[in-house]
Amino acid sequence: MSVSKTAAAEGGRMGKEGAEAGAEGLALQLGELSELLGYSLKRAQLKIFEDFLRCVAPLQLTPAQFSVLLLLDRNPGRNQTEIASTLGILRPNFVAMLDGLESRDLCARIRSANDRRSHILELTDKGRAVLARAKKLVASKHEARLNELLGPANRAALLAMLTKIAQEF
Amino acid sequence: MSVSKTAAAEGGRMGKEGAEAGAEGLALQLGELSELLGYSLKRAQLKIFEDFLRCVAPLQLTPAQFSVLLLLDRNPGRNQTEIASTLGILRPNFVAMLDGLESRDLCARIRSANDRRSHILELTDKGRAVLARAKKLVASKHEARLNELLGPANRAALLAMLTKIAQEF
DNA sequence: GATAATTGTTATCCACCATATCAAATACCA
DNA sequence: TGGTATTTGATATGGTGGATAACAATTATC
Repeated sequence: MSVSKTAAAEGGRMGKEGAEAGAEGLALQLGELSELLGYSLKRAQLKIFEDFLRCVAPLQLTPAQFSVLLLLDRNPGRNQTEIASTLGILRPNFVAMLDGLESRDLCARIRSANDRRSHILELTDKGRAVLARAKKLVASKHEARLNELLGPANRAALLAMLTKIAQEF
Repeated sequence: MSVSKTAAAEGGRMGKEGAEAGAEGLALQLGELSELLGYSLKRAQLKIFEDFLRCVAPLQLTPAQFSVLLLLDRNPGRNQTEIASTLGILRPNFVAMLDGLESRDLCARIRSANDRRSHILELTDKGRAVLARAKKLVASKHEARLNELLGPANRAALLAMLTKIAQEF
């Protein structure tokens, strides 16, 4: 297997990985690990989520909760199954999540008149307000920092490739 | 570092998201969610790990286990703390993981002569053999499929950006 | 009208992550 | 030298996410 070394060369701004000229133990070599896309993908994802949590900390929202609020705002009149499935959340696990949001008065379950099995989900006024504030924090702090690191064009290219992987892989 | 825009152009081939003209329930709109990098990042990561597991299924290796074997091969003479920390695994959680690998005779803990507290980790012959087979599977099935989807240049650019995020964000 | 399917829910299990703590061994230092 | 602090591997434990089975209420199917 022959792998181009260009990315490895661009990736690090130092010749060797983590060249800490410390006391005794030399830094470990990542080796082929730095060429494994899944490895970088996972580490990048952890960093991104970590930063997201920091940026939106005043609102106490996790990425998953934020995605639910976004989806409820954009898709009124949907029930739990529909919202959960489009987010890749299993119905049983979505119950506790909704309990959390509802107990904070960010959304509400409404018994449907047509189908009394299902609960229509809707944002409360407070939910809409929190979502609006969250959007601003995410845009001004989180995504802005990404744009600063990568540049708008690269950020767009990255998003497009990730979306492609998520959809077609 | 400049990244080609080809991926961004290829990314969206449809105007709206998921236009399924199904029976009754129209598809939900992701809305701003599709612009959230963390969302695509997470979904892409899940897909990649899923495919990795499929490709390397005959060897029964998880991505984390594969990364440990790679690291042991590249860095002989290291102890548990060193290996775990470079992978971002906490020492307590690394114990059970090593138990699994050691019980399958893929690696071994050797009491260090210099420092009798630490366990030097090394691959067994079987571990080296499994690692070699795993590398081939990953290259020929997993990474090859990624190259097919993105193209080598885009794949390299993606890796470079993810590495940058993981290191500098 | 009997049976099947759906919805929200509960219970339960497993993997992963994080912290506190411990005994053994080593490092440090007065 | 001896006493204290630090390090290493390990255990226990709790929290969180993800997955399946099962259930009552409701609706669809035939």
